[in-house]
Amino acid sequence: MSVAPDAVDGYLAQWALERPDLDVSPMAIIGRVSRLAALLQVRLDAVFAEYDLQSWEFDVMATLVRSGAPYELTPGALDRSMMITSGTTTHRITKLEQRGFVTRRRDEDDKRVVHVKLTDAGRQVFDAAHVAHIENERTMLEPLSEQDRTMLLSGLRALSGALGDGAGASGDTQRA
Amino acid sequence: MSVAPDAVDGYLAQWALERPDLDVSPMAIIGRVSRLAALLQVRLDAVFAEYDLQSWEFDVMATLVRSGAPYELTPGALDRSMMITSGTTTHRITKLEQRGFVTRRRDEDDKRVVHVKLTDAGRQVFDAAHVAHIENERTMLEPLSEQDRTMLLSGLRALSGALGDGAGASGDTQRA
DNA sequence: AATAGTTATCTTGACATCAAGAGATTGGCA
DNA sequence: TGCCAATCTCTTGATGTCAAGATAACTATT
Repeated sequence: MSVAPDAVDGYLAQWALERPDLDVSPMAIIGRVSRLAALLQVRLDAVFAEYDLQSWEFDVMATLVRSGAPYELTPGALDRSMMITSGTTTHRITKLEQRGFVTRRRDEDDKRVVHVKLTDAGRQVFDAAHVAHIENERTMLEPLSEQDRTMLLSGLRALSGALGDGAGASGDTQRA
Repeated sequence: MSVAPDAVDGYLAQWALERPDLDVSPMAIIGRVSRLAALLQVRLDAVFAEYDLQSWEFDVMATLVRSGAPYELTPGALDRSMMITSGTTTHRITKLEQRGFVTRRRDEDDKRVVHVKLTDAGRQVFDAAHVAHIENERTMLEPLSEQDRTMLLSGLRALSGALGDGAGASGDTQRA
């Protein structure tokens, strides 16, 4: 390959010296996915910060918008969609409520249930951040050739399949 | 494609309905990387737990072992290698020291410097977990065809390059 | 109706992490 | 030599997260 070695190549080389008896090649894929996710997160956070948002705040609002009008979900639905525990959801909603980006409303019929709704203010902030976020993602992928993207996408989908991440699977975690 | 849709395909479909004016296609790659990293982490943690280890504990010990004999680094070197702040490093070392997996030793010549060294007990636990960890990774990738792996690897390396993650770049984060 | 089990949300306590800065030591330069 | 800037580690306070369980409300069965 003519490609420049990256950080993971460095780790592989170190392991080859220290434990030549072990085949650490799976790390070339799995280690890179983890590492790239961390590197990507830093870049994504930088744009969210321009809109005074934490990535988890963007995540919650994105989940509400994705759900379609009236941009309203229960805490339980947010739990499942974002792969977080209920305690975390409560905390997130409370914080966003304090900032005026969502409202809480108790259900009339089933008083256990709460409805979390994106406010107009929340929607405005989100939409602005969303456009910048997508542009940010587009820019990060710009150096990749069409072939790179196709291969990467195929590979990632195959890995999704290998891990059993079906369309019905719960969990979000990715940003928008 | 004949591949089954995954969770990210679901999000893309939702966005296509809600905001057909936006091109959210970069999410197909970037969102998947983030999501896959989270899913992988869950699987990796499960094996670490069998050895009563947190993934950050495994990370620290892996960094020490990778560095070669005498399996000793300074907190600063650990900071840089693991992409964490110095406060976090202090905390990690203290915890591992309490468990008897590493020792702290002040440098004789430069009294600001500390040397963190893996103990024999730490090495034993790490080696056992390491073997299981690699086997775990291997199993996760087993469903992928040779072509899938090649494409995925090429794509990931291309993305590494796009993000400027050179071999000299600091930061670790990936597990072993 | 009364009760037991289920569901939905929230609370509590512990913990890993970060940002910012404090404390200690070293090295260079006047 | 004496002092200032740089370096290295650690401390502090805040935050987001989870696991476990508490609380309240609903449902089904008797």
